[in-house]
Order: sequence, then structure tokens, then C-alpha cells
Amino acid sequence: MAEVPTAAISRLVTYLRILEELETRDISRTSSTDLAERAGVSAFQVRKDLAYFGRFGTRGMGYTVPILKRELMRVLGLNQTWNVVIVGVGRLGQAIANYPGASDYQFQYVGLFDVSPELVGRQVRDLTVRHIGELRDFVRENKVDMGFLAVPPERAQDAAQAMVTAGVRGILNFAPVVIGPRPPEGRAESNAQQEIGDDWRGVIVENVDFLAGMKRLAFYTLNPHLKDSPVPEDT
Amino acid sequence: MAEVPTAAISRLVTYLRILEELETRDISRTSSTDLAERAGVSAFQVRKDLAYFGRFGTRGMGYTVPILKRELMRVLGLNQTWNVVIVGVGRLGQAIANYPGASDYQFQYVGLFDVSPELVGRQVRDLTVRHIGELRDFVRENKVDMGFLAVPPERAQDAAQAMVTAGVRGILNFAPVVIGPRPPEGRAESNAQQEIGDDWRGVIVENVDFLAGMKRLAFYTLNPHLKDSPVPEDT
DNA sequence: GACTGTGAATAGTTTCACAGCG
DNA sequence: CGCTGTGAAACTATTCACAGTC
Repeated sequence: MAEVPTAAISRLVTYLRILEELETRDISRTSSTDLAERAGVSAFQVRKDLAYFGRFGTRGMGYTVPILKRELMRVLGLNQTWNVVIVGVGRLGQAIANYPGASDYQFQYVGLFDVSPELVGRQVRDLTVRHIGELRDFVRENKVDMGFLAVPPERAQDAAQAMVTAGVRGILNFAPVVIGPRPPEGRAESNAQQEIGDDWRGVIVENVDFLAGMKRLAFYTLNPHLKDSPVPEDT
Repeated sequence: MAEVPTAAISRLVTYLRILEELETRDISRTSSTDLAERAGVSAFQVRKDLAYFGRFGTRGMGYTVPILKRELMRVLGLNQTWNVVIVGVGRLGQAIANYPGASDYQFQYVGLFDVSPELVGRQVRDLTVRHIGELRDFVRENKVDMGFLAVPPERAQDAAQAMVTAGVRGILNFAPVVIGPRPPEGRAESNAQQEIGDDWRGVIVENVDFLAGMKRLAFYTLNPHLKDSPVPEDT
């Protein structure tokens, strides 16, 4: 079902970032070998990853930085505007809202939401924090494409459900829990709708879980032989 | 080289979190089917993942929550203390330092480092921010196990190199760049040591890259058919 | 001659079916 | 009888070797 490996998409994002860096340094040409070295992968991998989406290089010559950059931005959907809401405006949500780099790609924060009376009404960046009850109407009126979820874990599922019900199609989940369509859960037999979860159809969830990363790091620090180290075997 | 799939480790972390939740709800027994549903994976997968590390269940009965939880904590290395430094104490670094949940697993923040004169000397949580120049001695004197890297991208490689040189064995990298041993880079031919990168041998890097997550989300929102949706096909 | 693009081989991961055991 | 644990099958991803072309 995945004709393009999901790992390939992560690598494309890395290649794009490298191309941007090369561009700021006025380096206009590169090669699969050069990109591979900078990205910490093999040159085969770079060529294969690019080949899933087209032919961007010139045989014998390599790649032209601005052209490959433009093509990768197109492939990744980064040459269009994305309207984003952040749900959860605590310390983490504020750090996200203020993190530089998002606006480089036309990711525009159009709304911030929280439940806390201490936060609602406050100004964060150029936006006023709204109550999460306003989310539904806001999403519809403002053509919101994505939501970033930065609430405490115990509220994540409900907040995610609210986003999906409101019509958000993509969620970047920062909470250390699995969010998704929930089966009935209560002992009460689900004689009600079997279409629970139907509004999740087509919704994309990407997780950015710092606590999980910390635990994986603990494991691999104890078991380094189970992980490809960043020290490459060959080139 | 990886007899245990890396994805399996991520899933073990998820199972552990689910077991903790079950424990707080006083649910003392579970099964591969139950865990699978809560984690959003198949029951086969749960059993296979656990089987990499031992036999934790009882045939015909399922798993005892506290026992499986204890075993997973042991496997993941979460029943020992980890001394952690945070390098980079801007908004993101402070959000990390204050994020609840790390101390549940004996992750202890023992030092905070930055270069900014505005931050050095300031109090964050119960720690005083130190200058990064003190990192080397600090790591040696305080048996630091891991470093969390939350500096701006252009400083990440140097800061990571400083951590590794100081003796840090595991890095959780929040910066949106690839860090690792660097080949010479300058035009000047590398007649010098070929053992560049040798101090990276055995160092584990885990990345938590929010900007990359955002871009992957953009891609999959445009190409939902390339991603397994969170809506399960069957159970 | 150099470097890309790609079908074929290899390696790795997930799924499956069922044997094993309480 | 129910649910775990596991070898074998199916599938997916990566590596490789080389044909194609500038």
C-alpha cells in the first residue's frame, strides 16, 4: 500500500534542508554522493528516493541546487500556503508558535486555542488565544488545513477529536499518546453507530514525541549494537 | 545488523505508556489484542515485539499489567537513573526542561548550558544556566549520560561535537539538521588525522524534529493514499 | 569519464498460521 | 478452550550493478 517508503519522505525533507543550506552558501551544483554524505545516508539511497518522484538531475553532471530544491518543495507540498491552528498554548505550544523556520514554508499560524482561563484572551505572537469551544466555527471560516496538538496527554484524545470533527485533515501530535478513532471503550455494548471513527477517514497524524525519543535514546545507549551509529561504515 | 527492528523499540515505548495508563485505572490484566487496539497496531505485532525480549505472558491468560510494565521498563533501561544536560536554553530548551514526565523515569536534569550572556547565570527550574565552555569539565565530574540539544540549527553541529568530545554518549537532537562526525569539509586536503569522527563511535543520536514532522504532514495531507491512515482496516 | 536513473538481488520487517501450554 | 510464542511465508525497503546519457 506504500509504493513510496515513508522513510523516503523523511529523507527528502533532509535533502531539502541541505539544498537550502547549499543555496545560502552560493553552491549551485551537487551530486548524489555529496547529498548522501551531508545527509548521512548512501548515494544509492539518495538516487532511489529522488527517482520515486521524477528525474531531477543530469547524467554526468549531477543536480542543480535551485532546480532540485524547487522540485522537492513541489513534491513535499511546500510551495503552497498552509493555515495552521495550535491547540494547547502552554509552554510547549508557545515554544512551537515562536520557533523560527515554520513561516519559511508558508506555514501560517492563524489561530491559537486553549481551555485555560489564564491563557484565553492573552496575546501570543500576533494572535489572541481563543477558547477551544470556538475551534469548530473557526476551522470552517478560516480554511484551516492542519492543527498542531500541544495539550497535556490526558486531554489529547478529546482535543484531537474536536479538531477532526471541526474538519482538520492533518494533525501534528506533540502529546505522548496515541490519538485516533476510538472504539466504544465503555462496557456498555456499542449498539450505537458503527461509523465511529468515520470522520477520521483520510486524516493524517504525525507524531513528534519527545518523551518517546528520550526512552528510545535510553534503550540504544544501553544497546548500541542494535542501532546504525552515525559513524558511517564506508562512504 | 539490526536483529530487533528499530520500529519495534518505538512500539515498546508506546506499550509501556499504555500499561502505565492501565495501571492508574487499576486494570491489572491485558492481552495482545487489547494492547494492539490501544496502540493502533496488530496483535501479531505486539506479540512479536515482546518476543524479541522474552516471554512475559501466560498462555491462555494474557499479560499481568504490573509485570509487563516492569519488564518493559527493564528492557528500555528505565529503571536506572539517567543524568541529562540540556544544551540550549532558549524557549524550546526551557519548554523541554519544564515538560512533565521526564522525571517519572529517573531522567534527571543535572545541568543547563547556553552561550547567551542573557541566559547564563539565570535560574531555570532548580538549576542555574552555565556557559557552554564549562560543559567539558561538568560532563566528566557529573557522570552525564545524555545531552538534549536545543540550540539554533547553525550552532547544532558545533554544540554536538562539544558534547561528544566531553564524553556524552547519547544525544537527543531537537535541531532540524543532521549532526554527526564531519568529514574535513574545507577545500584543504585532509592530510591530517583520518580518525576524525572516531570520538563519535558508539554515540547514539535520536532526532526530534518538529519542522520535519510538519513537512511530512504537508506531504501526506496532499498524498493520503501513501500513508496508512489511523483508521484501522480490520482489528 | 562522470554521474544519474533503474531493474534485479539482497536484506529486513510484518503478517500469518498454528504449535505449545496454562 | 484461549491466548501466547514462534517458525515460515509474504511483503517492503535497501543495496547493488550497470545501462543510459551528457
